[in-house]
Amino acid sequence: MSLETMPREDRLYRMRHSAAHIMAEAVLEMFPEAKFAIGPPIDYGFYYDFELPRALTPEDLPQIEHRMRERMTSDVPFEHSEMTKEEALRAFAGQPFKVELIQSITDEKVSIYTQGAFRDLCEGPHVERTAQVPPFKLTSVAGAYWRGDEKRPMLQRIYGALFETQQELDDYLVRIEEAARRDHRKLGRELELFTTSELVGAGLPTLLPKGATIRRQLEEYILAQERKAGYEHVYSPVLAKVDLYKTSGHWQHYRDGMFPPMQLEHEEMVLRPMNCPHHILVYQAKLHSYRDLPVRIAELGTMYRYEKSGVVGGLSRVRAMTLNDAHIFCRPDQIKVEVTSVMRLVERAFATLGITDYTYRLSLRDPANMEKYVQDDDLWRQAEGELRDTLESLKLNYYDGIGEAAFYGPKIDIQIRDTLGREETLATIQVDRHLPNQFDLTYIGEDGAHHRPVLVHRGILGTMERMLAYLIELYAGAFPAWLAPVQAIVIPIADRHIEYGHEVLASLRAADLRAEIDTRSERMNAKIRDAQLQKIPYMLVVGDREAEAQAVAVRTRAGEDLKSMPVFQFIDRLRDEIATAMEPEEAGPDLTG
RNA sequence: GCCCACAUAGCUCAGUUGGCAGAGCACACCCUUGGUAAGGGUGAGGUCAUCGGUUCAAAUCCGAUUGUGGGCUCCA
Repeated sequence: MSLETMPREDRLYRMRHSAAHIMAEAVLEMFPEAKFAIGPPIDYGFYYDFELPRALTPEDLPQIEHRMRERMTSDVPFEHSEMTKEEALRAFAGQPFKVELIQSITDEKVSIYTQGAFRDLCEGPHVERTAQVPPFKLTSVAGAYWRGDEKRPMLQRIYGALFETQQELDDYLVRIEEAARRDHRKLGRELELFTTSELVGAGLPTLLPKGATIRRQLEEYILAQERKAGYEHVYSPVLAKVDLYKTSGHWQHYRDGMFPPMQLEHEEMVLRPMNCPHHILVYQAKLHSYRDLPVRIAELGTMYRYEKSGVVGGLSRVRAMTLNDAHIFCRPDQIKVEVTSVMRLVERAFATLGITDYTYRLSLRDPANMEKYVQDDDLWRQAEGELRDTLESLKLNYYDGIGEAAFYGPKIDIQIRDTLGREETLATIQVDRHLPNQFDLTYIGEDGAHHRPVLVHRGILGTMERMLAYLIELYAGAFPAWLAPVQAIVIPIADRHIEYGHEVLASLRAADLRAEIDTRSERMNAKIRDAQLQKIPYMLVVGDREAEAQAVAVRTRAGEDLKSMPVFQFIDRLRDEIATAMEPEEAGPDLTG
């Protein structure tokens, strides 16, 4: 099949992969002593990993690009050939990464692609000639571990973007710039949502009043949803003796993610990395009958994780986080109904929040890394089956995430992407048959004997921090009225209208609306501009005419002029808008199946 | 934690080869009192992230630390 007639995805794959080879050739020419590793195509382009005698800087990229373009202009063919492993080992002597790859190949023959003087170990496929590689741009240099293993050498990775036409490439680069404009870290500063301080430390942002208002709205919303769904809310301490986490297994399996313990006189205390042990203690505070189950214990639980210094940033990856957490203690026959109702809660909450772009991941153990998980194959298989069953019976599209399980059990994770396309987990649902054993949890069955409950861990919104980060980017800071930190701002035209403006403000606040007034000695135009930049949903201009009529002139942040209306009418309208947004489809409370 | 880059006023950024610290916005005050995206003037504001080194002299050169960004690994 020729390049023109094959599917676009295949064509792009070949072009990106070929560009990676051409880049390797260019880099090898600049650094004859370079050791080259692998260079695959990726979503938007390609990369190649090298071990080089010196660190690359962004200034090196134009020169590499230039050399690549020369290769493309000279238009040599990509030629496929095969070698025996022995031949290949000789041909790539002096290239330790290639030698390692050749040794790991089980076939007798290995596949080779050659363009000009450059030869690479490669399965292909490629374009036919180097001139068939379309417009591209080298975008960044980065570090990457050989074979993704942090115990192996750190290589230098060069990333490139590549599309079929210059237009598509330009569009992509513009999209990246636009994404940067809605980055929650930038908007968080501009809209006064949160701040950070070197004196507090990395990964410990502080929510400013406006960011705190949004979070409070989210919290109040989800607490109400959970109450309707039969959850009971508790408060538990963020600190406990190490022994609690030895019992739960966190100390054995999750210690790297915990802050080091504090030595007290006769005991060691740690900040909790998860809330589950505390909620288990809530369950254990009394004896349970099979009639009581399921018991659903919920908390906006704050926890502390010692995230590596290189990974923290903004609100989406922090060291102190509050999870919209709950633990459901149920009989084995109730698992499917409970998991299903949690999934419904997630769908409802996400619909209310306007989140539509998410995927389901069934997070499983990594068979190559079994020491990371608690041992008990039967329990794992059972839990995996229960989660998979639920996904199948709800007819949801999902994919398996190998190695993504928690140490105590598999999960269903609800995955979103941030503005730069990086995947993150928000909601999570986990079936756990391990912790109930560790704490010897029981309920009294119909037969009067003790039985073991199953523990379902779940977070609907995920952590408040990450959800807030996601929503900032989703709405680019222009929150729907029910979430907006300031829902309406009163804009007096001249100083003599300030008094009436305060009357309007008082009415709005009395109606439980979040309103402010701009009394600066600025022109109305400037006040409107500033309100616009703050993305406040409604601007209420008050001048002589409005004061006379007990009215406000309403302008929306979209620039729409809703004309003058009585204050009470605006209040009704906004309250309606908020109520509708919080209950989008008036679905019944049919959450328990 | 690892690789690379970066750190100048609350914010966005200039600052040449080492030689007295700059602008715009925001803030305060004064003038202006206005009808849907920036009215004008004046002023205050900086231990150039921190610590150490080189130098007659460091925002500028070197090192460490802290923080920030991209990537890797890890993760809600």
